[in-house]
Amino acid sequence: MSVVKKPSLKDIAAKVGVSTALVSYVLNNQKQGRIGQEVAQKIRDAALSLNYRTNLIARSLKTNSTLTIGLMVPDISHPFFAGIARSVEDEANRHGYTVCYGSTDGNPLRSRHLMDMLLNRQVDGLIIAPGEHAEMLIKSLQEQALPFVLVDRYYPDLPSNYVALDNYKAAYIAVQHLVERGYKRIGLLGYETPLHHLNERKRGYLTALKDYKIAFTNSWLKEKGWVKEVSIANKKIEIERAVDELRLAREPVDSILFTSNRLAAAGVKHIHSLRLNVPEDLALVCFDETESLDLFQAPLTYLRQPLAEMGQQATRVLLDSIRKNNKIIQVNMEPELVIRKSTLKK
Amino acid sequence: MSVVKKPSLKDIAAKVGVSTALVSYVLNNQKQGRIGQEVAQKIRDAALSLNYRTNLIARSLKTNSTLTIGLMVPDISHPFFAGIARSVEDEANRHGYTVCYGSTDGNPLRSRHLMDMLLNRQVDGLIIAPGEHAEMLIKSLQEQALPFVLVDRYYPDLPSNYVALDNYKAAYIAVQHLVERGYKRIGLLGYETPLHHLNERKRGYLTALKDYKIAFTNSWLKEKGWVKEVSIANKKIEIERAVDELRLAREPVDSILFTSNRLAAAGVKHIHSLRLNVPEDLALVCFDETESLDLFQAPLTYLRQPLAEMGQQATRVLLDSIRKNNKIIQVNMEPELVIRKSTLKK
DNA sequence: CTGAAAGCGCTTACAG
DNA sequence: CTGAAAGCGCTTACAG
Repeated sequence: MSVVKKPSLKDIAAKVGVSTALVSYVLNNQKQGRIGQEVAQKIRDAALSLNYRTNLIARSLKTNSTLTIGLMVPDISHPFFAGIARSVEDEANRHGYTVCYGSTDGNPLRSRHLMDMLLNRQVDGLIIAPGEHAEMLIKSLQEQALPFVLVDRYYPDLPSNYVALDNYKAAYIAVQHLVERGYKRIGLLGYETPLHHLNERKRGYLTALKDYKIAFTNSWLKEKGWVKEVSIANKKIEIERAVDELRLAREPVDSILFTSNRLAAAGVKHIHSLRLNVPEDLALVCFDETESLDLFQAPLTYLRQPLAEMGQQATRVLLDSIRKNNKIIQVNMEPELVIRKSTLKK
Repeated sequence: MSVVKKPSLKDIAAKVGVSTALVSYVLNNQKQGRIGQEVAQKIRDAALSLNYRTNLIARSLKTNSTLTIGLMVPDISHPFFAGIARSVEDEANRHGYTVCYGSTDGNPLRSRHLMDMLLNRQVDGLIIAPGEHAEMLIKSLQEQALPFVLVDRYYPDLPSNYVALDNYKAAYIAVQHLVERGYKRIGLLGYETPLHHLNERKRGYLTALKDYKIAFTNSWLKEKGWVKEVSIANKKIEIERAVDELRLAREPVDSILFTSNRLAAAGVKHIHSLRLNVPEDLALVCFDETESLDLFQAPLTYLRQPLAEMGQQATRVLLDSIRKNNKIIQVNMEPELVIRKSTLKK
């Protein structure tokens, strides 16, 4: 198979007998009307017959824009980020952009490498779901004045574009809902972490308890044993133990808010094996839909994150930013409480 | 914020007082030892202090290689393809490649657009999970001599690189396993489709039945009502009806092989609501792990597809092909039967 | 209406 | 050991 050189503007120009400039204008529909009909047609025909394909690399070098955006997530194979990836792709395509992705595992070194790679490739902007300790990376982006938007997570001390769930509100309305349904001893199973978006969930929980006159201080709760926090890299056994402790506290909880679906998945399986009745013995609410619990006797009430909208919004904010919209845009998405059997009225 | 022009080789050269050629050699570690130590160091220092970043777009234009590969899948948000995406990424990174993805929804037009985009961007190669009617696309790639590898699916009439599960074997060992466990009336719930990889599953099923002297012909099976096929874009109700028909056939089946986890998910939920006992009333096997069935009374025996290995292999085959390894490589992955409660001995 | 020419930021054969 | 120069394939101000 002889590999023929790819046809270029020059080849078309030669074939038709015009300059490459003219070919470029015609193929890009520029200077419409100011170019002879016949030549234009000839050029188009030649392009077609040569099977011409614009070399976007060459164009990028000249125009200083690649129409490419980079997507950095902890793990593209995680359903949450895979969902984001899809909606980012769709919105990007709609505007002629392509997206390159990379997974960081929340690891600062991997993140740095990935970002370097993407910037060397001259992406026009970045959509990032940052892990812990990514502040330095974000700062360096700001110094380079490279357009970017954070998604799902952000750093409150680093003003930047972001699109994230209003996690505070989400947890707040979850507690509110439990209270309205008659639950009074509401436990929290969450993470011990510096990640702001997760701590917002705790803050929402605490504030709601306070507003509803259930509890007033963190330490008061600790004493009661209603707040359990495991490490992000937890083992299943830790979660099970936490559930047990919530149940066996001085004043046992009558309901639990899980701050992630991973926690809920492990927790519910444990509750299932203990043959507890949900919601009679224990009401449950969690963040995100949890497919693995589809067949649980009492489908879980959960806080839905509008994945598709988040990806779309993030992409729009980024494209705006690329087009030199200099204001910082911060979008706090509304959570939606999907009420199911696990929080039936007491 | 004044946007400063990005530093180029020229800027470094000017600062140090040498030619851009020399800067290029030093930064790329070429001509090692033939370059003065002091100049080399000066150049590196200058690059650092200017915060230099190689413009890969310019390099690509010159070297005619972008170190980028394109990944085309039906839907990046589907767990199967998200998993592939992750392992492709990891293997690609290991070799200095970046990956751009796109979802086709199995739609020929979208596929064509996506491929055009990726080729215009001069990707060095393509990893494709093709949908129905993608033969034309594949052919055009071959004509252009663009390196590519199919993953998960392939066209038997179009010899090309591919990495896929040995679907024939997978279905075969599933039936074998059921027979060994004492099941004799084995039903199939599959798809009505031209997709070769899905039909291979049916072929494996049929051949196994024949080898084990259970059935000899397709029409014989049809008569018995042991083979049910629904359309790919099926409704839940179709699947439920198919399950009912298998159960109420002239000779009711004592076991079912689902050829996908989507079918299994809907089927099992139906079986669950019918309060049938698994495996006593009905043994079940399906393709792929099905998270949503985690809490089902009898966890399903399933055929595991080695996702990570498939993505990795596909990437290796592609990189080989990019490096002008001209032979066609076809990898048929071994399925693994994960035995769980749903096929306990009769 | 059309063309000659510069230039984007690199790499690399060639010359010295 | 180092540099001058061509060229990758485009776009686009400028001139006519």
